[in-house]
Amino acid sequence: MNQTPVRVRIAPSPTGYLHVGTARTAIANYLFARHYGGRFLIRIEDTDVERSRSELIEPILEALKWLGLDWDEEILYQSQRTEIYNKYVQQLIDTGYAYCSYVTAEELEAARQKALAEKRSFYYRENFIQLPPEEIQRRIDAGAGYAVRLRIPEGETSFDDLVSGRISKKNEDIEDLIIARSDGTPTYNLAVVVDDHEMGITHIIRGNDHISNTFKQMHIYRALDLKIPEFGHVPLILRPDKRKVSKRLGDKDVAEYKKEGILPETMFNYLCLLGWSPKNDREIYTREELIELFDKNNFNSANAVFDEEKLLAFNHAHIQMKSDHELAVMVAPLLVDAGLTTKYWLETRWTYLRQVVAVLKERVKRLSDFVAIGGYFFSFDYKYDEQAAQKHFHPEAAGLLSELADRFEKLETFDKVSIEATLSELADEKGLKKAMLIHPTRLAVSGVSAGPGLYDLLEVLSQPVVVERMRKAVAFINRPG
RNA sequence: GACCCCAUCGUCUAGUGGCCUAGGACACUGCCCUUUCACGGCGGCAACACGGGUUCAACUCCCGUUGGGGUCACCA
Repeated sequence: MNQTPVRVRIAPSPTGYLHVGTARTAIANYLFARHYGGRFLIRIEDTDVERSRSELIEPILEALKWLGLDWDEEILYQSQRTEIYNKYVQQLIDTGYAYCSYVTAEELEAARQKALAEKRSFYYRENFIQLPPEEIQRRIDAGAGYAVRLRIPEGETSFDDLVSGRISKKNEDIEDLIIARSDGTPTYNLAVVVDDHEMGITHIIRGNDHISNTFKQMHIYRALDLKIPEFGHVPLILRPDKRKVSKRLGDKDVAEYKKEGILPETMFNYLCLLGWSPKNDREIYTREELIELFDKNNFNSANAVFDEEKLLAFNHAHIQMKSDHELAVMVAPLLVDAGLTTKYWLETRWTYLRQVVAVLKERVKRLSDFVAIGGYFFSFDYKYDEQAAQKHFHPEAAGLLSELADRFEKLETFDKVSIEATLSELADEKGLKKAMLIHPTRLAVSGVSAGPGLYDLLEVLSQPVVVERMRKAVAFINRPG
């Protein structure tokens, strides 16, 4: 069997943030490495001086860390390896697999346009554009550089893809690709092959938008006489409009999901199940379970649409799996950021926060929902929901609230049992349904008509707060005008 | 347009020739639970793109059509 230890990598280019497409590829590689006891590496593809921005590297790494994708060895930066690439390029020229071309980018573009207009395909071949010897000399004298192209032989190229099986292409449909630009810098395809070889990569797991690159890269491997790794082209993640996710189309930064209150476990779980399946009916898994379950043969071949609605459902499930304490740790800074409380205040009321989280968690889809629906646990400064107030804050309600507040105030122990007993007693005395007391009370203490069970809600809020808020509501109902 | 990949409910998927009257999840929806909102439970709606083969038997295999996606840079 295969004795070589697995080595895989994710190779982001710092031309933007980390979007879900790259994140999914990263997860696939990570799972591959962790399941098969291999190594997961990172390489930064910053050979494009024009578009690469070093300040974008850190956010990308941060996003990977957030997802829990810890890497194993030092990160490789392509921008620091130009000399190495040049050595390989020179080797290809020396061995006759590559040739130099003085044709300019403009001339190529013109030829390409012409071919397009005439509805011909355009695959560049040596001497496709003939330059007279004296013109070449003139360009050399003028100090022009040359681009280096790989000569594609006749025949057919094919490989066995981990996902799609055997994929083939006629060599006449592969052009003599440029491996070094006229300014001497290497291009993507050359650098990738060289690095994957030098890093000892055994399996290249990437999006299926790279299939056409794979054919080109195979020719570089062969010309360099290097061992060709295994390829797995995983399905792409599509937007709801079926286009592939991309930064240019404004697709979200993974960090944005973090801001919106998505747990990293959720993102990891959801992204993993997009284009890959454990082949059963279960969907919610922890990271560890997915590592255990991972199977390189279970990739799907069809592209998958990213559904935020379902992501939210996954997030709800993962939030339920967290302990109240864990959730409290995550929610605390959000409350502070929202200006609902202070770090200091929370420090002395950790139990309270935990109780709040406990009664709220099952109705929360995002971490940020704790803030959105539970503000009243931390601030008296809320308005009564207008519709609910019209319905429940009628004149009789004022009397009932006042009476109930008085009785609450006299309770020696204020817990859900005594609260319910007190409320039921009053309802019985007045010959009213409990709902007649419950709704106004809920509105009085929270400002809204939806939330945790009333008895839990009141117990968590505590006796003095409840009484004060109820009396405030009475004053509100009886306000003049 | 050329080349490559792909094709089961709206979406994510299970299904590897008979277990399929096609299963699960999200969304939508009915009922139950219930003080509200959720949660939960029980139901419902909803798919094998089409046409040819192969076979006793095709969602499953082959071919074609159609459709979708991707790639066609001195970007990565």
